Amino acid sequence: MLRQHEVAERIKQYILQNRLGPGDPLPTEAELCDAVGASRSSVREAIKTLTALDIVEVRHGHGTYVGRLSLAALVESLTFRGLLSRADDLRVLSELVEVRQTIEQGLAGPIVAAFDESLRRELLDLADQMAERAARGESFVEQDREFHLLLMEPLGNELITQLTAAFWDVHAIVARTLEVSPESVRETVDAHHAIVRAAAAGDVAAFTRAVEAHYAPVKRRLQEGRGPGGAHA
Amino acid sequence: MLRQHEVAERIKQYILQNRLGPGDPLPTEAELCDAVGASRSSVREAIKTLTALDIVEVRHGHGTYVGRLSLAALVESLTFRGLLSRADDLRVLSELVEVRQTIEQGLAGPIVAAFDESLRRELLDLADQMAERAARGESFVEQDREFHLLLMEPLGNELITQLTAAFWDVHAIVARTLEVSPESVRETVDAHHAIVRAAAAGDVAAFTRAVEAHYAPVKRRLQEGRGPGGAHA
DNA sequence: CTCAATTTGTTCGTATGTATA
DNA sequence: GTATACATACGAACAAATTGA
Repeated sequence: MLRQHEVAERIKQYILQNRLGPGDPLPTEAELCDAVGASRSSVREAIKTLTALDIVEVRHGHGTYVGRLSLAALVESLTFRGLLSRADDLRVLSELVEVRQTIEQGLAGPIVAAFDESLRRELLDLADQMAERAARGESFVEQDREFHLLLMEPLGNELITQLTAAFWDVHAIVARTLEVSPESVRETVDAHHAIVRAAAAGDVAAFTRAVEAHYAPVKRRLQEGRGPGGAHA
Repeated sequence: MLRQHEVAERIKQYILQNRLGPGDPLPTEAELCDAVGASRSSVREAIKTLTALDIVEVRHGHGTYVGRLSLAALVESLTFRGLLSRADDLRVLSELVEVRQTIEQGLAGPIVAAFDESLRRELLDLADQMAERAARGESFVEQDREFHLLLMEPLGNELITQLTAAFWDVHAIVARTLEVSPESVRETVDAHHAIVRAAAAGDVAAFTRAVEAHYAPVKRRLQEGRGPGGAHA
């Protein structure tokens, strides 16, 4: 009998020892059973574990492959935590906002340094779109996500980009039912413009202030406790 | 037939709707089968997925419970990514160091503001221990981990503390076989003392510089590519 | 201490859904 | 359309761990 943990570990070892990368095919379930000496059920459960971590990826009727090694697990995990604390307080969301702000402010220098004209145009375009959509009372979540990701991409640090995406996703899901005032929306849109302006001007201090202004409305809203629209489901 | 994802989703919903928290007991596997109308195998696989995310926790012969909702999944996932890229280059580790530095520098202000005498003593004690152990050629990983965690704790942001721990853990595992020169070790130990001094003096700029100096040796080592001791296993 | 009850861990056999050739 | 390969799902039986009588 093999402990469950052991099976998953052996599959990971198989990937490492064979120098496999994302998308590479893994042996079939039957072959894996043979290789690690466990039953199908055990192997399947181990695969389930690795799938949750995006270490392996399964395509029904096709085969199992090495996964993309994304931060999907972090999103799942953090999101659930957020939803669980959602009813009582908004602490997790509050902490998450703090983390997002810290990262963007902490990278103010490198971001401003890597800023160029084409990025400026793209971000300005997004900020303008946000303003337009906000004026029409429409949501601008897509533009917001793209904005914050584009800000990070020039740094060439994939982990930072993925963490930014992950935190944004968690934030979006957990805060989904949170109501925001029209003033807050305008404030947020303005902050995006201010961020672009500061970066284009090469003004790190102004950039930091703009990021602070960007998160200020959300932080105010979170400190109010759960007001209207704060109910879950 | 129920899609695999559906079963996990229903268990999550069960936890949310019943307002359960970490440690609370879940129905037995048999009861869950009844509740979600799936076979035991399917339920077990769903539980496996949720276990990987630390949303549920299983104790053999005892029962299944709501998990601690830790960032264990992030550690697992990132660690594997690091080990996978380990053979070729050290890019993941390099990016990770950048993230750690960014967070600590980004929080320089709040950290210095929340700094007090008792924390100063604790950190100084740890830094002294590191110096002693380094002088004897011993490892000081425990002290290093504690140092970086203690630095964050006064902020009262659990997520930041857990992220710090997670990133530290990944770093420690992925960089395990990386050799460091004696000069680098001394430099690192000195940096810890400098961090304490800067924080105690309330000097944010000095704190930021000290953090930079702390990560400088590692970053140098990583830019050298894989030198002696860089081989895996 | 031993026994029995409960619960999770592991295995096997079988049937079904899905994709490729 | 058929055949093949593969993952998905189910159910039953037995093993192992924990608890309490």
